[in-house]
Amino acid sequence: MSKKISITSIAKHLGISTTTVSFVLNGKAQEKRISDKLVKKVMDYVEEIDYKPNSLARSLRTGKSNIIALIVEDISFPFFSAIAKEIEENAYKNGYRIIYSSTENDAVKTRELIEIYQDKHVDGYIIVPPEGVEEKINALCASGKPVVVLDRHLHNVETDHVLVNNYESVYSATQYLIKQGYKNIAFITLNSLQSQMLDRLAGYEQAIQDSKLTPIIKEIAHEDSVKRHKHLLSFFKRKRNSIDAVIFSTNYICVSGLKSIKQLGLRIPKDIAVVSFDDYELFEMYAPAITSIAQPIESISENAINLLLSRLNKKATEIDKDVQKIVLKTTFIERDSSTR
Amino acid sequence: MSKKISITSIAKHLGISTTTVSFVLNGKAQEKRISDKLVKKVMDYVEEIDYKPNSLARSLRTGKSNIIALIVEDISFPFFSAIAKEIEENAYKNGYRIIYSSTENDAVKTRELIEIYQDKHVDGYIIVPPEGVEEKINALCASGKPVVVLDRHLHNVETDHVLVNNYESVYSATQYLIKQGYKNIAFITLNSLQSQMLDRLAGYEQAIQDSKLTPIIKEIAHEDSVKRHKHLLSFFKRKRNSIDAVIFSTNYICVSGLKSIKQLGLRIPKDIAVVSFDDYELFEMYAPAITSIAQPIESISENAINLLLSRLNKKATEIDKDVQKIVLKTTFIERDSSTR
DNA sequence: ACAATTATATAAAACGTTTTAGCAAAATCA
DNA sequence: TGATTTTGCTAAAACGTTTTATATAATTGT
Repeated sequence: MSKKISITSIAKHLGISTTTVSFVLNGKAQEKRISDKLVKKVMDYVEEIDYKPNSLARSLRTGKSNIIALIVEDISFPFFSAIAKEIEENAYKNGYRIIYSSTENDAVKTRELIEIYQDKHVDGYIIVPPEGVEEKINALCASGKPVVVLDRHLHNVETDHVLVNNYESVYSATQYLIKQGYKNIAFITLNSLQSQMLDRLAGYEQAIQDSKLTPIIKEIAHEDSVKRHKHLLSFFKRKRNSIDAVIFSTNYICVSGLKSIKQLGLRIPKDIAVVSFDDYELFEMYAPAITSIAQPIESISENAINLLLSRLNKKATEIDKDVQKIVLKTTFIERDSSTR
Repeated sequence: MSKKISITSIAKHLGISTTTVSFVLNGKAQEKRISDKLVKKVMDYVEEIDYKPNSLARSLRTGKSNIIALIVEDISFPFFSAIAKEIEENAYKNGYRIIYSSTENDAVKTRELIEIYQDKHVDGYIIVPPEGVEEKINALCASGKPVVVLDRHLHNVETDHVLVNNYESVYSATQYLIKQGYKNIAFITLNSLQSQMLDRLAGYEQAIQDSKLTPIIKEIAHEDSVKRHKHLLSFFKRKRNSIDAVIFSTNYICVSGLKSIKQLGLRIPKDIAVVSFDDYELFEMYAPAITSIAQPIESISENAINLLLSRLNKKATEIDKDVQKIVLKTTFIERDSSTR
């Protein structure tokens, strides 16, 4: 029945003060002029009993938890789980752990989550925010905790963010279809006010307008895949003869779209060309393979975590007040679904 | 410039003791006979200043962190991210947060992770373990923390687990192919000693043996998808005329296999029938759609988290010593890739 | 009217660290 | 030699809770 093991019990056992033990353990022996002999004595004993400091007590005292909160829309989306993987790996190497949640794009849940993480005193945040959390995020930033916003941009929130060039990507993808000779290009997106969605839509609209074509926009609600499929099916049924190409604003909308297109017996790209935002393993394997706008997942993740880590490693005094707005380029992957 | 807000500052401001504030906040007012008037006073003030208790301090004192560690093989695999989503949602509703990591099937990393989570005093663990962590997990269980093992079984580790009936699933999938008239059925798997892989293999072998056919087993290493593809390509090139069906032991191996099969111009199911363990959205959309053995992801997740929560909610005295071994059934999804 | 209960509230210890300020002994200096 | 500096170490406060044991005032019973 061994006593509970702590810095205090170590000190008691060695007949020295906890202060000394703490200094030694934190590598401040030199600085604090602890003799080599004593350092060795402490280290040996610590090794022997395999002591591990209690990080709760440390966190309470220092105010640092070495935990980063990762708040994404839905961890089961391939895009987000891939990001999660990269971020966790990188954070881990730097001594930080990740605690995560899915927001489901619910502002109330997101605010709740942020509050909980504040209670837990996490050191920093990487957030894919829904609409309606601007104030909360601003409060968070004001509290001095570093926050990196991902994937979308929030108005009136001045903090680091990492995005892709949604507007330009869709603009040029649309132009590409136009150059291929398509004249009736539809854009199918969510009826969402999230910046990345608006930007993608705007890119499409501008390209259509620049070519003096007529925009065909279909907005669907954020709903489950069965409903989504049903809506798209009726859309394509109605429009099958007046559309010759379609751009989907996300990969999961595209998947529902592909089901509908197949069900109606429309041939890709003969009857209808297809381009999707967000690449997906399925698109490469599909027959025909689906052209897509791929986001640089690794680069997004790396930039986000590095941005956060660099803020975390800075003393409060040397904090860089100007926010970093990183905008990364997508890759257009031309496949069989979009060629005349 | 407001002072830092704590239970102490509240007590001071109201001219009462921290004990009283604590009792009120923890709903023990009744029990501890704090007068209604005082309770109201405290609650009103707490509301007014929007006080949130410091969970670090609380954890330090109580030894409970309300954090559950989720350790999976790779959070970016659809199977695991889907599980993560479910588990997080469920844990959240019960006041627990999830902190996660990917092991990459690396025993050293996994042991490290467990140590770190021990330092953080997480309350419980859900682990998809690689080989070589048996001892560590046993130590963890011995320390009194509840542990639920997922997806695979470890020898000499006596703790709750949630698995699927791998052996029976593959046995009957193999029988199914045999009944369809296939005679030369290959089984492609990882050269892994993990129980779920061994069980799947054993199910295949038994079915083949029971029908007096010849087993054709291809084991590949745990490697990146490019190498995997290359190996499978050469395998199918060699065996294209001596195989009429193939079962893949995981969905990602199947994806690599499908690429190879397509590349070689083999037709499914005419030249070669295909069945995969683990369903995947891609399989439903592929041409032809791929028959698969689907794992009940929701049920797996629910069972795991409920098992853990029930242990967490029990007092140390009433702990159920007999471990729960839950084995769930898979669903065989017959699609076009496996019909004569 | 006095003892016994009950109601209300609190002091203080404990959880396990980190860190500031400072003390005593040894070494150096002049 | 006496003053000063350096060396080696530690006491004690602080972080913000929870909880045990206890004190005091009010009420009840006889």
